Amino acid sequence: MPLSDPTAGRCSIARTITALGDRWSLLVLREAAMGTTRFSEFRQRLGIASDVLTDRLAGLVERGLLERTAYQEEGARTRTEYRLTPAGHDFEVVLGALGVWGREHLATDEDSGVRYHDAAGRPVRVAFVDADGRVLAGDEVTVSRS
Amino acid sequence: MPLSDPTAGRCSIARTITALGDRWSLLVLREAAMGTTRFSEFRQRLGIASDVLTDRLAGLVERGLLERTAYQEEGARTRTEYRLTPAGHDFEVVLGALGVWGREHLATDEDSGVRYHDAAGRPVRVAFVDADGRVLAGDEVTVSRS
DNA sequence: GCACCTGACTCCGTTGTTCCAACCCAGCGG
DNA sequence: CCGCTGGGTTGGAACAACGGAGTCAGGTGC
Repeated sequence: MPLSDPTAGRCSIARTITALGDRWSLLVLREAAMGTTRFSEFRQRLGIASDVLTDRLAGLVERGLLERTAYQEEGARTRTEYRLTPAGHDFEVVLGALGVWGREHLATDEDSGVRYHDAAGRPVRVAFVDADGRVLAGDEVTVSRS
Repeated sequence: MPLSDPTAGRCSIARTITALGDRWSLLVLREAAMGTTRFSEFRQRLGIASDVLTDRLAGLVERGLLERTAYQEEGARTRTEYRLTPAGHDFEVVLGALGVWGREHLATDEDSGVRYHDAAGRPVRVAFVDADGRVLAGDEVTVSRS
């Protein structure tokens, strides 16, 4: 679980980063978005140390991005699964934005991995939109301290 | 500068997170997006240790998000300033998405801080859009390993 | 009923990172 | 030529991550 941060609380970006801006939380969420649900599956796919994974999953559950439930398959003992909550699904746009940016600006030979696409399989991008649903160009958006 | 990551290289999300997914890089970018340019200004606003700031700024310059230039004011010695490059500006949508998510899902008493808005001052949100510029609902987008 | 397996952890010693405070160095102003 | 300020570097203590071994509970095979 990330440490405390003097700048948190004031700003929603800082708060979000403080809450889950460590290397693993975001990757755990990416895996969850792709359908991974079990502890051992996260562990295997990410190569994360088990105590760290325990900690990150607990943090994400505590913050309401993941939901922890027990379930039981036919003739098996109960197991734990982790699923995205609605808040967790809302976070996918952040992951999508990270992915789009990386694909564009961090070139690499082999660009496989995950990809977001629409129902027809066409790639999507992530953009600022205004209240009317109009897509805004970069220079139409400004940021300020409120 | 973040450590090496076994999962990097394959996936653009993982690559981006590995490149700048630590607590400070993102906050430095947020400050830069709001117009902060000088070492001491970043240091003061963020409360970051100077050696870490040196390291993060160097990393962001190396990855092409910030540009480091010397400049000189009237009757003062030369100073260094850090400005967002076009790639850095492209990253703002990620910060915007983080901010919007945090404002919505990490409630806090005092929600000041930064805010993204359009030319008319109305708040904007961040969304997936398809190739035609149509805004997509959450369930219209799927993610898969390519 | 007992050894054995698997999933989901916890524990622990080692290896990084981050933090803090102190120090350095170049230029300008007096 | 002395002190001040901006932009750092250095060193050590505190903290977090890593990786592997150990734990525990419920099922299976025998």
